Amino acid sequence: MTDTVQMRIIEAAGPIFAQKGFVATTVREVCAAAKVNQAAINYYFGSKEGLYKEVFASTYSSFTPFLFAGEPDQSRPFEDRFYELIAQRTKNIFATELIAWKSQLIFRELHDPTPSCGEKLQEYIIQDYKVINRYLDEYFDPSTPEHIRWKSIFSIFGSIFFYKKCGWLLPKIVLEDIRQESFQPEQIAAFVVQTFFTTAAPYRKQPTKE
Amino acid sequence: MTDTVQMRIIEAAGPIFAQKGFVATTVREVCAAAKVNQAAINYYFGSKEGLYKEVFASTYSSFTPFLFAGEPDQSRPFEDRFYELIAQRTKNIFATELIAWKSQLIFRELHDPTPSCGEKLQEYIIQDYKVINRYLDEYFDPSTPEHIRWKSIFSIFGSIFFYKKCGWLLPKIVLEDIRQESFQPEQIAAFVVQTFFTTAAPYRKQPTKE
DNA sequence: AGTTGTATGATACAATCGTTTGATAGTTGT
DNA sequence: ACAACTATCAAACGATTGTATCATACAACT
Repeated sequence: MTDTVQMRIIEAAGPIFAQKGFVATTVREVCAAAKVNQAAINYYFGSKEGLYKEVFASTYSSFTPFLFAGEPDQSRPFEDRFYELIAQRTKNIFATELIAWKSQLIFRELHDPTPSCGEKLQEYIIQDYKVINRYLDEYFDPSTPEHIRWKSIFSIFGSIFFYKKCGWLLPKIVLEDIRQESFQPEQIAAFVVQTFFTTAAPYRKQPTKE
Repeated sequence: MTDTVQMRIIEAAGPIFAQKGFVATTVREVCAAAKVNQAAINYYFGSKEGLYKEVFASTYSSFTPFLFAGEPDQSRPFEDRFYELIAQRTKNIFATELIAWKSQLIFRELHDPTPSCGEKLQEYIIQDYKVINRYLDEYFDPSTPEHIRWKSIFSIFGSIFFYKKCGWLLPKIVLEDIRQESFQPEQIAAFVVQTFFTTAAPYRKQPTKE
């Protein structure tokens, strides 16, 4: 079951689609990488686009679990829990291991949506962001304007996404040692979360006990 | 001079490259839009890639003036001046008029650099960011750690870039009227600049007189 | 007037794309 | 044992790509 031809094709296609995009990827290249015949893609997936849809679906579903699900552990400070969640996400996004191409593929679709998968991605993202927004009910005072809440959230993800997509020009901007020392995923997460709490402080639910 | 064939081709190619990307754009389409013969591109620019280089260069040079150049007007608060600069940039990036495709093309190259123009863009951006960084010497205390300065800057542009590239899924996340009311370029700029100053306050040069 | 150089035109080219074909094994069911 | 079905293969298909060719039209200069 784990080594069917379909699986071989999907696994071979993922990184290629991620690196080159849908248009620039050729079925011949994918078939060569998967070591299957040229006709296999059309045989199993109907078309190149059909393959792409399956690749994207399987990639997304295996990448971003809904980290915000489940009952929050109220015994620990909200700030700590929130940081951990964001740090986990950041590490996922910046993963350099075998799954690096996954976030690459998702970001590609996010920045340049395809007719095939744009809507599906939109559904996922919307659901995801609504969960995050609801999660923050624990922090924000009910009187907080909607747009403040959203902008605060977008500040976090905007920054993280920036490092992800524009990180390639960081080496020429920030000195090597500073980058090595202060621009690891955990520290980026720490900074954006701290920024979040600093900005959002006036809208906090229970005033700080000072 | 303004209506040479080269110019007609470049002006026709710009929006098409911006919308579809280099690979998906066909020379036939560009020639049809410019109302020139198919051979014109190779005749004047050598190749499709040669055309793209010229398009990108002319686009970038006409898009982002170095807003931070010139002597700062010390008579007004730094905060106000900085906001105006960022707001101006934001409005440029979100321009919906005839130049909308320009930022689209640049962002495309920024997120998915081409062998042809990636390096050139990198040079521009680096120069640009160094100017911004130096501009902030007026605000930051000299003891401020480098990485704090950079992360603060990246927070601003990360957020703005986020709205630019992921704005297409905003309508489904944020209610229409809130979006119309609070997510205009000026307000986005205001929020990110305020976030910047809130976070950077501890590193301010002359302590606030309170 | 005649030559030279440049600009534009229709068309052809080789390469590559996604997809289809038809043949050939291999497996399953009866 | 034979029929029916599935999977895989090499090869070819038509369409489209970027680019090259060659003829012609026009301008400039001698």
